[in-house]
Amino acid sequence: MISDKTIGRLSLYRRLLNGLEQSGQATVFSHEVASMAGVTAAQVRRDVMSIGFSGSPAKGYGVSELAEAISTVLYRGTTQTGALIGVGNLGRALLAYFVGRHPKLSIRAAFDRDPAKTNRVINGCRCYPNNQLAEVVRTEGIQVGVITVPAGEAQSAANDLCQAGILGLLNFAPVRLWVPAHVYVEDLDVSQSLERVAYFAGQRAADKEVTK
Amino acid sequence: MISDKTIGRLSLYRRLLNGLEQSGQATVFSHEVASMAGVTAAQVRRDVMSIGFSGSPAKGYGVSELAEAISTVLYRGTTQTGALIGVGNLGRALLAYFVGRHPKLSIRAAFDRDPAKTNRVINGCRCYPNNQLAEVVRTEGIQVGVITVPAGEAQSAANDLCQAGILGLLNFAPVRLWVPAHVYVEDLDVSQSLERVAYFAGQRAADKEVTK
DNA sequence: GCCTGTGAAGCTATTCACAGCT
DNA sequence: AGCTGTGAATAGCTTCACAGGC
Repeated sequence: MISDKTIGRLSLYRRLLNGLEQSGQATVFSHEVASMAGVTAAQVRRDVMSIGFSGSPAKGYGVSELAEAISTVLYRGTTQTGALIGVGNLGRALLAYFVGRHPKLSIRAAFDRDPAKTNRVINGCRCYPNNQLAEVVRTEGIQVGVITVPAGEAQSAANDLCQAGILGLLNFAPVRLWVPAHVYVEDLDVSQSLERVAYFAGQRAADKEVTK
Repeated sequence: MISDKTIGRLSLYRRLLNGLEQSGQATVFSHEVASMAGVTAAQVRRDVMSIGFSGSPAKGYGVSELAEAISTVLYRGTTQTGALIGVGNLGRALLAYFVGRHPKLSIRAAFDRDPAKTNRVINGCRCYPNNQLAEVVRTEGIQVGVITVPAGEAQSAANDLCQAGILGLLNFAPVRLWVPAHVYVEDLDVSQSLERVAYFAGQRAADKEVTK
């Protein structure tokens, strides 16, 4: 019912609101959030509307109330749990970034097929060998998988995770994953983003030449 | 003229075509590319049309010809150069991922303000102190910046890069950057993606409960 | 028969614009 | 006066569907 784009923006708003909360601001107008998030005020109001939250024309939105309302939608009152597979450079970077930082979204386990990396704690996260995946996913009740293995192993990692009962995947490998229809997949393709930036940067450079 | 979404897909098609080339396949139909890329065949044909390339109804598209045509659009015949700022976990992961891998898109320099990380080669990339940024960007003719510093330093890093004359930014920090209008910015917000996956995974789980 | 190229239709997402409130 | 909430309009993107070709 709520679109993926809206969910993404709500996640961003929530982080921004947490910042405002920290700084002691009690209420906020749609155009203030909009400017921080880089979207229009109308967009913010629509997104807020989509979760059934209301502000007041006089005061705007209550900062903590709105943050709380977004949290309720995003996490449904429970803490979501995740696992990461592939403890290479990127995997470790993500563990360092996430572990312990997010109260409602916790990476509970990491997996790797390299025995040198398993059975110890890396960046605050317990690391298991791949063959314990199904068991750990079940006992920890993990719903989300983060795939940071090389491209050639990604499909097999996805298979294992889906088999284990995972319902959502965040995939950093530059390959299309084939998964059961009930599993949600989001691809985060860094090469693609970088190539896009290079293209539009080059375009700007070409425009400059022309305008000269 | 070509939309950012189309550019992203073209980048993906090019990688897929390179794979086919490797395996010796000479021609390919739109529906084959579509299935590999996870889009519709009509979408592929539109995207190909947007760069003015043509296939034949009998044989489909020439694999290397199409790959070449996409490269020409994306890189304009020159090699695009980039610099990365922030040699932490994530920065190193990206250096390991990109350096030397991509013939037309080369990360030429990394920057960090920590003296322990500078004036040496990290994952194949020369690492300079921040105060040499302007000079190196100029001498290497760098057009694209990749920001992997902590959120609090991102705006200042962006300022330095824009000042130095960069035209495109790939930003991993979860903050909105304010840059001159002629600079293209793409944000890659990992938290946002993960929260989105968690949301839709949770949704699927809830659906299951209901259908039970 | 099965493909490409493409006008036209259909969808989705965003923005406009204004009524209603304080 | 300046805000929110929202129907209506717009813009942008994707898919349909079919003419034309081998």
